[in-house]
Amino acid sequence: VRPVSLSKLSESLREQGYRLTLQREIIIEAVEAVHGHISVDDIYQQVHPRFPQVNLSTIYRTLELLEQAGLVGHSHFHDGATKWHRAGEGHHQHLVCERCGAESELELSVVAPLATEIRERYGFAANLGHFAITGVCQACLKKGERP
Amino acid sequence: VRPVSLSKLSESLREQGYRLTLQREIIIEAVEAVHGHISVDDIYQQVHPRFPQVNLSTIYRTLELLEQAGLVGHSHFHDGATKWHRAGEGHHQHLVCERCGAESELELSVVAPLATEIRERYGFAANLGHFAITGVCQACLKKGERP
DNA sequence: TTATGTGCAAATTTTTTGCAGATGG
DNA sequence: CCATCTGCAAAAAATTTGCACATAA
Repeated sequence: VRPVSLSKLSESLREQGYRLTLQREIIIEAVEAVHGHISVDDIYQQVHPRFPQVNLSTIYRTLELLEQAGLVGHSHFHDGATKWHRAGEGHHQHLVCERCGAESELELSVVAPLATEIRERYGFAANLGHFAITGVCQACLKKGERP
Repeated sequence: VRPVSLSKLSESLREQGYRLTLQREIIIEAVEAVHGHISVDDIYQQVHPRFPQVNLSTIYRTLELLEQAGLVGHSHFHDGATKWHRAGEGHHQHLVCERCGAESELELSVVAPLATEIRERYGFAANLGHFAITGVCQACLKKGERP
């Protein structure tokens, strides 16, 4: 059951000359639906009920393609897990708690000065968005005060 | 052939009640020797000639132990590779080029303000050192100007 | 002596790949 | 039609684990 109007990402895929398959649409939908980051396996779990024959390989291949097309990006979390997210303008950084796993958003304006500084000092174009910032959240810090 | 004076890391291990084995010393040496980050496999390659029977499992287990003891830490690189480095005071952040792999050091003072900002705004204790900062280095940026 | 650590081989987990058949444009 | 995609099954790469033997203290 194909949606009447394609998402912006899907349109963009086609504009770039890639074929628009049902699998790709479904995977794009899954990535668009998350508020934050999603793993390959999460996508698989989410997609499987609706489209049982969708294959893990296809998810890997599709994400790689979407990344090339500039539509999604991936990051590595504290434990090394690879997670995917929408790319582009609105891409916000995330703070992820190492202890409880809670994700919260970080305004880009907070990170931007560091990128600028690194650019000025070292001529290095830092890709700060590539990693979620890990650490310990407020709640867990409090719990930890008296261990 | 055991060195006459043990490294600080080795001493610290023993102080914490862990046993000091030849394997652990060798692995510690390998981590101390690098200026930057080192992968499990790099360690293996480096250690193997001198101590052929040293096992990969032991390296994994030792690094985990050393991390618990607060003597080393690990980071995830752009491609997801896990790399290890000395922990502690002098721990400097690294800039790693996504294109050519070049590593350069980043003064902690450059990063510190971001950690402070995140702490103040969100009460979140960011572990910024956990990841190498990836991006594109000056040399590669120049090459890329006319692709 | 004995709790701890190691080697080895096998199991897991995650990701990649070759290929024959399916399908979008 | 036919270049591109996909499913499948198998391979590769990275990491973990169980267990018998070795060893630091």
